[in-house]
Amino acid sequence: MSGWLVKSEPFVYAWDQLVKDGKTCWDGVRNYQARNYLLQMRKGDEVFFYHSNEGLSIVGIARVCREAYPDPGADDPRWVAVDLIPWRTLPRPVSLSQMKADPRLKDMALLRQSRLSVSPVREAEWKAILELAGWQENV
DNA sequence: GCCAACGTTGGC
DNA sequence: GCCAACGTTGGC
Repeated sequence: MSGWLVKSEPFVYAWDQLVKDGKTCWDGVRNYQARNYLLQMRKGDEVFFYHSNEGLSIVGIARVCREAYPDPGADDPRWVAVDLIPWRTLPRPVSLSQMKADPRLKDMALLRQSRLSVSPVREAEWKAILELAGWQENV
C-alpha cells in the first residue's frame, strides 16, 4: 500500500515525543498543497515520520487515527489537522543521504520538493524505504 | 550562518 | 494577471 510522509523538526516535536504521548494532533500546516494531502489521508493510513533540520532521517511510522478536521489553532477553518498515533519505530533510521543515493527514490516528493511538510509516498518507494530501514516483516 | 527553492504578497 | 520583493523552510 502507499502512504504518506510528514516532517517535523525534532526540536518542535520529535518521534520519541509522539511515542511517549501515544497520540498527537498534527496541526499547524499552512500550505495548500500539504493541506490537500492531509485531506486525502484516511484512517489507518501509514505515515513515515521524518526529522528535518536535525537528524535528517525517517525514524518511524505513524498511523492516521482521525481524518482531517479544522485546525483548532487556526482562525481560518480551511486549515485542517489530523490525529496521528505512533505505530512502529524503524529498526534503522533511513537518512536523507541514503534516500538521495537510491535510484528507486529519485522521484520522491520529499526529494523533489524539500519544503513540502506533508507528501505522498508511492508503494514502490514505501517498500524501498522499508528495505533500507532493515524491516523484517512483510507489511 | 548562508543560500537555494519555493510560496505569498502587493503594486501596477 | 503579471512580476518584483519579501518571508519561510530546510539542507549544508
